[in-house]
Amino acid sequence: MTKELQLFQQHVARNGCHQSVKRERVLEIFLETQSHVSAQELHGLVRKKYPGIGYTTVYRTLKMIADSGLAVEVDFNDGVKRFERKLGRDLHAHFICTKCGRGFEVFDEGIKKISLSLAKRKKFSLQKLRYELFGVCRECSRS
Amino acid sequence: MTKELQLFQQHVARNGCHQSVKRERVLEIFLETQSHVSAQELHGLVRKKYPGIGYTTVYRTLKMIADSGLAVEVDFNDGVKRFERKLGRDLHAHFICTKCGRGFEVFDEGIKKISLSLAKRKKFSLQKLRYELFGVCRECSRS
DNA sequence: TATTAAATTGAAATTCAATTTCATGTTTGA
DNA sequence: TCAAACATGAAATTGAATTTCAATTTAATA
Repeated sequence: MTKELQLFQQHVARNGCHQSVKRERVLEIFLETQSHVSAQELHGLVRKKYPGIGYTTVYRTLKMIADSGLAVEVDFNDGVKRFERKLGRDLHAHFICTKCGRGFEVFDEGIKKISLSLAKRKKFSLQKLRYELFGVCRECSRS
Repeated sequence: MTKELQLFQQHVARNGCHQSVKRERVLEIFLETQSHVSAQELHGLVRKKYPGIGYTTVYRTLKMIADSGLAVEVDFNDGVKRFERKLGRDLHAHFICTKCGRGFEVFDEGIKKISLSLAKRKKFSLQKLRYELFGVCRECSRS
Protein backbone atom coordinates (compact mmCIF):
# COMPACT_ATOMS: atom_id res chain seq x y z
CA MET A 1 0.00 0.00 0.00
CA THR A 2 1.38 3.36 -0.95
CA LYS A 3 1.89 6.10 1.56
CA GLU A 4 -0.77 8.15 -0.21
CA LEU A 5 -3.36 5.41 -0.06
CA GLN A 6 -2.62 4.98 3.61
CA LEU A 7 -3.11 8.67 4.28
CA PHE A 8 -6.32 8.59 2.32
CA GLN A 9 -7.67 5.59 4.17
CA GLN A 10 -6.85 7.24 7.45
CA HIS A 11 -8.75 10.32 6.40
CA VAL A 12 -11.70 8.18 5.33
CA ALA A 13 -11.71 6.29 8.61
CA ARG A 14 -11.37 9.45 10.65
CA ASN A 15 -14.54 10.74 9.05
CA GLY A 16 -16.57 7.65 9.73
CA CYS A 17 -16.76 6.59 6.13
CA HIS A 18 -16.71 3.09 4.74
CA GLN A 19 -14.01 1.70 2.53
CA SER A 20 -14.72 1.64 -1.16
CA VAL A 21 -12.92 0.04 -4.03
CA LYS A 22 -14.11 2.69 -6.45
CA ARG A 23 -12.64 5.47 -4.38
CA GLU A 24 -9.33 3.66 -4.33
CA ARG A 25 -9.45 3.47 -8.11
CA VAL A 26 -10.11 7.17 -8.39
CA LEU A 27 -7.23 7.93 -6.07
CA GLU A 28 -4.99 5.61 -8.07
CA ILE A 29 -5.73 7.46 -11.29
CA PHE A 30 -5.47 10.84 -9.64
CA LEU A 31 -2.01 9.99 -8.33
CA GLU A 32 -0.93 9.19 -11.86
CA THR A 33 -1.72 12.69 -13.07
CA GLN A 34 1.20 14.97 -13.62
CA SER A 35 -0.63 18.26 -13.38
CA HIS A 36 -3.95 19.90 -12.62
CA VAL A 37 -7.21 18.12 -13.43
CA SER A 38 -10.85 19.07 -13.10
CA ALA A 39 -13.43 16.59 -11.89
CA GLN A 40 -14.58 16.17 -15.47
CA GLU A 41 -11.09 15.54 -16.74
CA LEU A 42 -10.34 13.11 -13.97
CA HIS A 43 -13.55 11.29 -14.71
CA GLY A 44 -12.41 10.97 -18.30
CA LEU A 45 -9.14 9.43 -17.19
CA VAL A 46 -10.79 7.14 -14.69
CA ARG A 47 -13.28 5.86 -17.23
CA LYS A 48 -10.56 4.75 -19.60
CA LYS A 49 -9.33 2.20 -17.11
CA TYR A 50 -12.44 1.67 -15.00
CA PRO A 51 -15.54 2.29 -17.09
CA GLY A 52 -17.93 1.50 -14.27
CA ILE A 53 -17.20 4.58 -12.20
CA GLY A 54 -19.56 7.51 -12.53
CA TYR A 55 -18.91 11.19 -12.51
CA THR A 56 -20.43 11.83 -9.13
CA THR A 57 -18.14 9.37 -7.43
CA VAL A 58 -15.12 10.94 -9.07
CA TYR A 59 -16.34 14.38 -8.10
CA ARG A 60 -16.88 13.41 -4.49
CA THR A 61 -13.66 11.45 -4.25
CA LEU A 62 -11.63 14.31 -5.66
CA LYS A 63 -13.06 16.46 -2.92
CA MET A 64 -12.11 13.91 -0.31
CA ILE A 65 -8.62 13.67 -1.75
CA ALA A 66 -8.27 17.40 -1.37
CA ASP A 67 -9.67 17.26 2.16
CA SER A 68 -7.20 14.57 3.04
CA GLY A 69 -4.38 16.87 2.05
CA LEU A 70 -3.19 14.88 -0.95
CA ALA A 71 -4.38 17.48 -3.44
CA VAL A 72 -4.65 21.21 -3.61
CA GLU A 73 -6.99 23.31 -5.58
CA VAL A 74 -5.77 25.63 -8.29
CA ASP A 75 -7.84 28.18 -10.10
CA PHE A 76 -7.33 29.36 -13.65
CA ASN A 77 -10.14 31.84 -13.33
CA ASP A 78 -12.33 30.10 -15.89
CA GLY A 79 -14.99 28.82 -13.55
CA VAL A 80 -13.60 25.31 -13.34
CA LYS A 81 -12.09 23.86 -10.19
CA ARG A 82 -8.88 22.02 -10.75
CA PHE A 83 -6.81 19.96 -8.41
CA GLU A 84 -3.29 18.74 -8.45
CA ARG A 85 -1.14 16.47 -6.36
CA LYS A 86 0.43 18.00 -3.36
CA LEU A 87 4.00 16.98 -3.73
CA GLY A 88 5.98 17.10 -0.53
CA ARG A 89 6.42 20.57 0.79
CA ASP A 90 6.95 22.17 -2.58
CA LEU A 91 4.95 25.27 -2.87
CA HIS A 92 4.52 26.40 -6.39
CA ALA A 93 2.91 29.10 -8.37
CA HIS A 94 0.98 28.90 -11.58
CA PHE A 95 1.33 31.03 -14.59
CA ILE A 96 -1.94 31.03 -16.46
CA CYS A 97 -1.77 32.24 -20.02
CA THR A 98 -4.71 34.48 -20.77
CA LYS A 99 -4.40 33.74 -24.46
CA CYS A 100 -4.12 29.98 -24.74
CA GLY A 101 -5.48 29.17 -21.29
CA ARG A 102 -2.70 26.81 -20.36
CA GLY A 103 -1.22 26.68 -16.90
CA PHE A 104 2.50 26.44 -16.23
CA GLU A 105 4.09 25.54 -12.96
CA VAL A 106 6.79 27.57 -11.34
CA PHE A 107 8.59 26.74 -8.15
CA ASP A 108 9.70 29.23 -5.58
CA GLU A 109 10.35 29.30 -1.89
CA GLY A 110 10.05 33.00 -1.17
CA ILE A 111 6.29 33.08 -1.32
CA LYS A 112 5.91 30.68 1.52
CA LYS A 113 8.12 32.71 3.80
CA ILE A 114 6.25 35.89 3.09
CA SER A 115 2.91 34.22 3.55
CA LEU A 116 3.82 32.82 6.92
CA SER A 117 5.10 36.14 8.14
CA LEU A 118 1.98 37.94 6.94
CA ALA A 119 -0.22 35.38 8.65
CA LYS A 120 1.73 35.77 11.83
CA ARG A 121 1.43 39.52 11.71
CA LYS A 122 -2.35 39.28 11.42
CA LYS A 123 -2.71 36.43 13.88
CA PHE A 124 -4.26 34.36 11.21
CA SER A 125 -3.83 30.61 11.16
CA LEU A 126 -2.80 29.81 7.62
CA GLN A 127 -4.38 26.77 6.03
CA LYS A 128 -3.52 27.19 2.41
CA LEU A 129 -2.57 29.82 -0.04
CA ARG A 130 -3.24 30.64 -3.58
CA TYR A 131 -0.70 32.31 -5.72
CA GLU A 132 -1.34 32.61 -9.39
CA LEU A 133 0.08 34.78 -12.10
CA PHE A 134 -1.83 35.77 -15.17
CA GLY A 135 -0.25 36.96 -18.35
CA VAL A 136 0.83 35.87 -21.78
CA CYS A 137 3.17 32.95 -22.21
CA ARG A 138 6.26 33.05 -24.34
CA GLU A 139 4.72 31.16 -27.23
CA CYS A 140 1.60 33.26 -27.37
CA SER A 141 3.51 36.50 -27.22
CA ARG A 142 5.35 35.49 -30.39
CA SER A 143 2.28 35.23 -32.56
CA MET B 1 -14.21 65.13 -13.76
CA THR B 2 -12.23 62.76 -11.63
CA LYS B 3 -9.12 61.08 -12.85
CA GLU B 4 -10.89 57.73 -12.64
CA LEU B 5 -13.82 58.85 -14.73
CA GLN B 6 -11.41 60.20 -17.29
CA LEU B 7 -9.58 56.91 -17.48
CA PHE B 8 -12.85 55.09 -17.79
CA GLN B 9 -14.12 57.33 -20.57
CA GLN B 10 -10.88 56.85 -22.41
CA HIS B 11 -11.25 53.13 -22.18
CA VAL B 12 -14.84 53.34 -23.37
CA ALA B 13 -13.87 55.48 -26.33
CA ARG B 14 -10.94 53.28 -27.23
CA ASN B 15 -13.32 50.38 -27.53
CA GLY B 16 -15.74 52.14 -29.79
CA CYS B 17 -18.48 52.40 -27.22
CA HIS B 18 -20.92 55.23 -26.72
CA GLN B 19 -21.10 57.37 -23.65
CA SER B 20 -23.72 56.46 -21.12
CA VAL B 21 -24.99 58.21 -18.05
CA LYS B 22 -25.91 54.94 -16.39
CA ARG B 23 -22.41 53.62 -16.72
CA GLU B 24 -21.07 56.77 -15.12
CA ARG B 25 -23.44 56.25 -12.23
CA VAL B 26 -22.27 52.71 -11.75
CA LEU B 27 -18.66 53.84 -11.78
CA GLU B 28 -19.47 56.56 -9.29
CA ILE B 29 -20.95 54.09 -6.84
CA PHE B 30 -18.18 51.58 -7.40
CA LEU B 31 -15.58 54.22 -6.60
CA GLU B 32 -17.31 54.82 -3.29
CA THR B 33 -16.87 51.24 -2.18
CA GLN B 34 -14.18 50.59 0.37
CA SER B 35 -13.65 46.93 -0.31
CA HIS B 36 -14.59 44.03 -2.57
CA VAL B 37 -18.04 43.85 -4.13
CA SER B 38 -19.77 41.34 -6.34
CA ALA B 39 -21.95 42.44 -9.25
CA GLN B 40 -25.00 41.64 -7.15
CA GLU B 41 -23.76 43.67 -4.22
CA LEU B 42 -22.82 46.57 -6.40
CA HIS B 43 -26.22 46.47 -8.00
CA GLY B 44 -27.73 46.68 -4.53
CA LEU B 45 -25.67 49.78 -3.80
CA VAL B 46 -26.40 51.37 -7.14
CA ARG B 47 -30.13 50.83 -6.78
CA LYS B 48 -30.27 52.72 -3.52
CA LYS B 49 -29.23 55.90 -5.22
CA TYR B 50 -30.28 55.22 -8.80
CA PRO B 51 -33.24 52.84 -8.82
CA GLY B 52 -33.54 52.84 -12.60
CA ILE B 53 -30.37 50.88 -13.29
CA GLY B 54 -30.69 47.17 -13.89
CA TYR B 55 -28.49 44.31 -12.87
CA THR B 56 -27.18 43.57 -16.34
CA THR B 57 -25.89 47.07 -16.79
CA VAL B 58 -24.12 46.94 -13.46
CA TYR B 59 -22.71 43.55 -14.34
CA ARG B 60 -21.42 44.72 -17.69
CA THR B 61 -20.12 48.00 -16.36
CA LEU B 62 -18.24 46.29 -13.56
CA LYS B 63 -16.54 44.21 -16.18
CA MET B 64 -15.63 47.31 -18.14
CA ILE B 65 -14.30 48.94 -15.01
CA ALA B 66 -12.05 45.97 -14.47
CA ASP B 67 -10.98 46.01 -18.10
CA SER B 68 -10.14 49.66 -17.84
CA GLY B 69 -7.77 48.89 -15.02
CA LEU B 70 -9.71 50.66 -12.29
CA ALA B 71 -10.67 47.45 -10.55
CA VAL B 72 -9.15 44.08 -9.92
CA GLU B 73 -10.82 40.80 -9.35
CA VAL B 74 -10.49 38.97 -6.07
CA ASP B 75 -11.66 35.47 -5.40
CA PHE B 76 -12.84 34.10 -2.06
CA ASN B 77 -13.29 30.67 -3.53
CA ASP B 78 -17.04 30.69 -3.05
CA GLY B 79 -18.05 30.88 -6.68
CA VAL B 80 -18.72 34.61 -6.66
CA LYS B 81 -16.59 37.09 -8.53
CA ARG B 82 -15.72 40.16 -6.56
CA PHE B 83 -13.98 43.32 -7.58
CA GLU B 84 -12.27 46.06 -5.70
CA ARG B 85 -10.76 49.38 -6.51
CA LYS B 86 -7.25 49.33 -7.72
CA LEU B 87 -5.58 51.88 -5.53
CA GLY B 88 -2.39 53.27 -6.91
CA ARG B 89 0.33 50.74 -7.11
CA ASP B 90 -0.53 49.05 -3.84
CA LEU B 91 -0.49 45.37 -4.25
CA HIS B 92 -2.26 43.63 -1.49
CA ALA B 93 -3.15 40.18 -0.37
CA HIS B 94 -6.38 38.88 1.03
CA PHE B 95 -6.88 36.71 4.00
CA ILE B 96 -10.08 34.80 3.60
CA CYS B 97 -11.44 33.26 6.75
CA THR B 98 -12.71 29.78 6.01
CA LYS B 99 -15.00 29.94 9.03
CA CYS B 100 -16.79 33.26 8.78
CA GLY B 101 -16.07 33.86 5.09
CA ARG B 102 -14.88 37.41 5.56
CA GLY B 103 -11.97 38.80 3.63
CA PHE B 104 -9.27 40.95 5.19
CA GLU B 105 -6.76 43.03 3.36
CA VAL B 106 -3.06 42.90 3.98
CA PHE B 107 -0.43 44.99 2.33
CA ASP B 108 2.99 43.83 1.35
CA GLU B 109 5.57 44.70 -1.23
CA GLY B 110 7.62 41.52 -1.34
CA ILE B 111 5.08 39.60 -3.35
CA LYS B 112 5.33 41.95 -6.24
CA LYS B 113 9.07 41.68 -6.45
CA ILE B 114 8.98 37.91 -6.41
CA SER B 115 6.24 37.82 -9.00
CA LEU B 116 8.10 40.04 -11.40
CA SER B 117 11.28 38.03 -11.07
CA LEU B 118 9.40 34.76 -11.61
CA ALA B 119 7.70 36.19 -14.69
CA LYS B 120 11.01 37.33 -16.05
CA ARG B 121 12.55 33.95 -15.47
CA LYS B 122 9.80 32.28 -17.47
CA LYS B 123 9.62 34.96 -20.14
CA PHE B 124 6.04 35.53 -19.25
CA SER B 125 4.48 38.93 -19.59
CA LEU B 126 2.73 39.53 -16.31
CA GLN B 127 -0.71 41.09 -16.46
CA LYS B 128 -2.01 40.54 -13.01
CA LEU B 129 -1.54 38.32 -10.06
CA ARG B 130 -3.64 36.70 -7.48
CA TYR B 131 -2.42 36.13 -4.02
CA GLU B 132 -4.82 34.93 -1.43
CA LEU B 133 -4.40 33.31 1.93
CA PHE B 134 -6.96 31.01 3.44
CA GLY B 135 -7.17 30.23 7.10
CA VAL B 136 -8.99 31.09 10.28
CA CYS B 137 -9.12 34.65 11.48
CA ARG B 138 -8.29 35.70 14.98
CA GLU B 139 -11.88 36.10 16.07
CA CYS B 140 -13.00 32.75 14.74
CA SER B 141 -10.08 30.92 16.27
CA ARG B 142 -11.18 32.15 19.70
CA SER B 143 -14.58 30.52 19.67
C1' DT C 1 -23.22 -16.47 9.13
C1' DA C 2 -27.47 -13.64 9.15
C1' DT C 3 -29.16 -9.17 10.18
C1' DT C 4 -29.37 -4.55 9.65
C1' DA C 5 -28.00 0.19 10.22
C1' DA C 6 -25.09 3.23 7.91
C1' DA C 7 -22.47 4.51 3.91
C1' DT C 8 -21.77 4.43 -1.24
C1' DT C 9 -23.16 5.04 -5.90
C1' DG C 10 -24.75 7.49 -9.98
C1' DA C 11 -28.30 9.21 -12.99
C1' DA C 12 -31.04 12.82 -12.77
C1' DA C 13 -32.49 16.99 -10.69
C1' DT C 14 -31.30 21.22 -8.66
C1' DT C 15 -28.78 25.33 -7.68
C1' DC C 16 -26.75 29.57 -8.62
C1' DA C 17 -23.84 32.89 -10.57
C1' DA C 18 -22.20 34.12 -15.04
C1' DT C 19 -23.29 35.22 -19.41
C1' DT C 20 -26.11 35.86 -23.56
C1' DT C 21 -30.28 37.06 -26.15
C1' DC C 22 -33.25 40.13 -28.18
C1' DA C 23 -36.61 43.68 -28.44
C1' DT C 24 -36.69 48.42 -27.26
C1' DG C 25 -34.50 52.86 -26.15
C1' DT C 26 -30.42 56.04 -26.70
C1' DT C 27 -26.26 58.13 -28.64
C1' DT C 28 -23.52 59.80 -32.31
C1' DG C 29 -21.95 61.24 -36.71
C1' DA C 30 -23.35 62.81 -41.24
C1' DT D 1 -33.33 64.89 -38.98
C1' DC D 2 -31.90 60.29 -40.12
C1' DA D 3 -29.80 56.02 -39.75
C1' DA D 4 -26.36 53.06 -38.06
C1' DA D 5 -24.33 51.57 -33.97
C1' DC D 6 -24.48 51.09 -29.25
C1' DA D 7 -26.88 50.65 -24.54
C1' DT D 8 -30.33 48.62 -21.67
C1' DG D 9 -32.61 45.06 -18.94
C1' DA D 10 -35.89 41.38 -18.39
C1' DA D 11 -35.80 36.94 -19.45
C1' DA D 12 -33.54 32.94 -21.16
C1' DT D 13 -29.51 30.22 -21.39
C1' DT D 14 -25.28 28.16 -19.94
C1' DG D 15 -22.40 25.35 -17.35
C1' DA D 16 -20.12 23.69 -13.49
C1' DA D 17 -20.99 22.58 -8.71
C1' DT D 18 -23.70 20.31 -5.71
C1' DT D 19 -27.66 17.64 -4.01
C1' DT D 20 -31.29 14.12 -4.18
C1' DC D 21 -32.91 9.62 -3.76
C1' DA D 22 -33.57 4.88 -4.77
C1' DA D 23 -30.74 0.91 -5.35
C1' DT D 24 -26.51 -1.24 -3.88
C1' DT D 25 -22.65 -2.19 -0.86
C1' DT D 26 -20.09 -2.19 3.51
C1' DA D 27 -19.28 -3.38 8.19
C1' DA D 28 -20.65 -3.85 12.94
C1' DT D 29 -23.08 -7.03 15.87
C1' DA D 30 -25.83 -10.75 17.25
